[in-house]
Amino acid sequence: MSSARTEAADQTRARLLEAAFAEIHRNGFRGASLDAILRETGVTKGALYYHFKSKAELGYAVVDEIIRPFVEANWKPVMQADNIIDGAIAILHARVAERSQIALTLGCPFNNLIQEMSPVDAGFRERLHTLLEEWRAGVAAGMRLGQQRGQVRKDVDPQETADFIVSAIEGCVGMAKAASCATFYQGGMRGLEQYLNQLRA
Amino acid sequence: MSSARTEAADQTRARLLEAAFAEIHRNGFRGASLDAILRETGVTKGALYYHFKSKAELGYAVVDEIIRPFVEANWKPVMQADNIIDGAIAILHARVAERSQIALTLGCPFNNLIQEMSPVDAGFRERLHTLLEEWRAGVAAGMRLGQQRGQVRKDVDPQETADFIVSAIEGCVGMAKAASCATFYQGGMRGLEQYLNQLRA
DNA sequence: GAGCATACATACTGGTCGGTATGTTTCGAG
DNA sequence: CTCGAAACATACCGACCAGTATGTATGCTC
Repeated sequence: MSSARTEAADQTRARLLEAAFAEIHRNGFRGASLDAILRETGVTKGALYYHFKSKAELGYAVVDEIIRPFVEANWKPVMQADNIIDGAIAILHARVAERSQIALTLGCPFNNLIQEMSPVDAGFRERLHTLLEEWRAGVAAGMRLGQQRGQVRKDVDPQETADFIVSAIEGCVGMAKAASCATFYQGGMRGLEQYLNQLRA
Repeated sequence: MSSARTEAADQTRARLLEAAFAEIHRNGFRGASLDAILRETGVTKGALYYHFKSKAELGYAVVDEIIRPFVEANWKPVMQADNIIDGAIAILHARVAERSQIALTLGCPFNNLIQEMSPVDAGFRERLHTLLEEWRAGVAAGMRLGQQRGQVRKDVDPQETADFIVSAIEGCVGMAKAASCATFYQGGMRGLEQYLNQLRA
């Protein structure tokens, strides 16, 4: 199954994916240059088109294999927390702390792709839509769990609240790209924290 | 001052701006084709480059002369309301009601440009940043006014809350682009409404 | 009504893009 | 040891793009 041949091939594929992700993060999908990716990786065009049959397929693979785990890592851990609200706020703090200047100006790769590609490409739209649905369903499930445990107010609608939270998070990251400094981002995130606290039972 | 000549010139300039705005809204700035704009308007390339010295200058003019009034129209009226929270919620309802399917999939022109151009072009970044600063300053001023009038809780931070509200609005519109239907957008907006109500004194 | 700047119109360029056609190497199976 | 397919490598193509060089019509000024 796994020979020296296939291992090397898998590695070039992985390097292409990683470089494509970075290039797309910097320039958007349509602005991403295959030639730049090849320059970055030292891979040739023949190799790229052996692994991916088109630029779109490369982009889809980036969504499936890089962005999906990235998004899931940002909300699935919350479900493990003893108190849902505490868990959510902890993730928030972690995201604010770790977010570097460059990550702040480049924004969230998931949000970037939604804004750029959802209106113009069905393949992207479907994948990103699925990813978003899982996220908001996950948060909604967390809200219901919190209500069962008596940690969250019973009078809030779980789905509606989940939609709002997800939107607010991506909104904060997005607006931070316009404000070059982090104060706007941090302000929005503190506002979100205050909102989350107000959801407690 | 205003002759038949200059009037006609002003009109072609206005037509170019309007078509450029639509093309940018559909395809983003970098995806926008000058040739497509010329085809749409029937204007020739010579005329375009007479009125705008580059594609970037055309884009800046779209921001200054079309997007700026568009953004301001969405928050300045709130300041006139007797009750700030009521005014904000009224605008929210209006936006949800008027938002067509196409406007929903294409998203907010302001947010689109921030996401696409802020990281890569200083001219756009400065203009969009200024616009965002005015918006969030306006909302913060509204919050303070509400507090003075006894309509808004005194324990909330006006600036922080303003940042959160602005982010949440743009976040809702942005996420709606991924979900093809309006339910996500409406859910997020209802969550925002619930948040605004909870700010009342 | 001569002259001239304004307001266009046309044709073209260099460069980049995604994509392809056609080699060439290399490893592993038989 | 062979041979064949997997895994690349190279060279090239047509399309599109922003931008420019150059030409021209028009209407206001003097």
